[in-house]
Amino acid sequence: MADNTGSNSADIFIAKFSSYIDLSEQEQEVIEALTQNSMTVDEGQDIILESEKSSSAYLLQSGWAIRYKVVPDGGRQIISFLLPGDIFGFRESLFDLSDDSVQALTPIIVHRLPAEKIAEICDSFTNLSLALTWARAREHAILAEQIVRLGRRNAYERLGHLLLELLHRLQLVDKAGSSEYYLPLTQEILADTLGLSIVHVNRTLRKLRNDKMIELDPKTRRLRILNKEALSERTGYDQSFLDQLGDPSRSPQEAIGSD
Amino acid sequence: MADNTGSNSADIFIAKFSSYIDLSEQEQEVIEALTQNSMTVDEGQDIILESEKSSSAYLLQSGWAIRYKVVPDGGRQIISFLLPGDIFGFRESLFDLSDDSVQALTPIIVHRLPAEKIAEICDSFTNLSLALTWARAREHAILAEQIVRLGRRNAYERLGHLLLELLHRLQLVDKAGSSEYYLPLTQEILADTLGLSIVHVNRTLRKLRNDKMIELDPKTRRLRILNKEALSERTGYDQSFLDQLGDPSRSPQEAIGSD
DNA sequence: TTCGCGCATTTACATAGGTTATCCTTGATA
DNA sequence: TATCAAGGATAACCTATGTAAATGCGCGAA
Repeated sequence: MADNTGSNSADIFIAKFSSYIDLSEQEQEVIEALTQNSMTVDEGQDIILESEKSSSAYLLQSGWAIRYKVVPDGGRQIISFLLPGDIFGFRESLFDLSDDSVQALTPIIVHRLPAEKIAEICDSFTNLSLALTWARAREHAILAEQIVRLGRRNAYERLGHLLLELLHRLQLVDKAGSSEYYLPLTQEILADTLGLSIVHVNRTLRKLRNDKMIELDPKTRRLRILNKEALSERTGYDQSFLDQLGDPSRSPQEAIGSD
Repeated sequence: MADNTGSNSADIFIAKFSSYIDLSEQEQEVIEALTQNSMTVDEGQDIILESEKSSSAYLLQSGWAIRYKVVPDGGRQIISFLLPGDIFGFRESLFDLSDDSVQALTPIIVHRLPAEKIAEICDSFTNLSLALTWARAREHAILAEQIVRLGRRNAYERLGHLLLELLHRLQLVDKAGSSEYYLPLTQEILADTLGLSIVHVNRTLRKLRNDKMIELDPKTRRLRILNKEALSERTGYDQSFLDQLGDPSRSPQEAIGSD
């Protein structure tokens, strides 16, 4: 299974961490070892069920997933999207407070990390431990952004803002063009993410299209953002928010050593 | 400054961590050492400014604070409340991605932890490092809950749900009676937290009062929840969500060793 | 004592967004 | 080829929540 051709499944994680943290040879090898055995999960399958304690964390190799909660009246709120290169479940693996579920939106490939393994690695490799901390901080920033979106923006801004964030995050892992990407989300999922009704998401998408902000082909699920500048301006999207979250153009030294 | 009378400023933190993690004598002493020099911050003062990099974390000894963001149009969204016993700023202290600000709502007392100190402690004391991880996980759960509140609940549910969460969190640090606590929040702050207008918060509070769900004396700022059961039911509040976040009644062994 | 300011309260009115229902397209399945 | 289900699009109507404006109350400053 292992290969040394220079492109293997560990690359995405190494690249992501390296944008902020200098990993030693040895640490990179650890990551490679961890990503040797992968499992696939089908679209629509739950990986972590609410209340079911999982004792593993997962590295998401490819595909999209959501973290969500169900509310008593049957509604669903999507907390965040998990994209290639993201890690999830380590919180739950340490404490039994997984109160949200994770579900694959597309077929996905993940690498499973047993809890003991994580603890072991954190003990032995400072930078990997730091990388984990960094991933958590990143996640926190994304959640905070989602709170602002829901609390202080209208439907148009929410949608535009989310689409920009996704573009940005996908670009960081090389899964998007300069203004275009594959968006495997139904309007229902957008609604459950943005706290809107399906109908209103539809209305709002139409408005975005009419305003020449986006093009979205429902067949191919290809989204193109026609005017990033205007859309960012219109939706209050702050480029710098995600730049901090691991822009590959920053040198690790600069990032770590600052202050 | 140190005292051994059995009640000192470290107690609140030790008690909080101990509900989930067994701290050694030595580790408790470290916490005590950390909480020896405190600083006070006045009501309305910012502790961490957006974009200003702070290289310290803080332990909140007493008083209330908010974590918030401002949106381009001048609005403010409160991300979360910081209550006695909470830790904040360690994320920002490690990476320069403090994109939200922290402000004291009441006069507060905090203990400052320089970044190096944190790193040093995490290296040397496994359980303290674990405690920190746990605090982060807790915070994450609270943010997720806030997202659900904003995304999938109406004004009445949002308010009731938040008031229950605050009761619950305050009880964990012994700052609330069985159904009553000091709530130093103006309606404007509630509005900025819940993504509502001030007027609507006012309307909704009235409704809660009329329904005999709460009593709130604007003079003393004393809030009493008259019927926890009914309010939890009505607002979809899940008792278990915060029970997991450090209920002192759980034995640490049970919590840690499970699985 | 009075002024002024922050905060709570209320009313009248405006609108963003929810609900319900129908129809269309497409693609999988029999 | 017919059927069915999922997702998208639209229209008519309804309501929760926002906006604007005015009023009152308490409290600290002069």
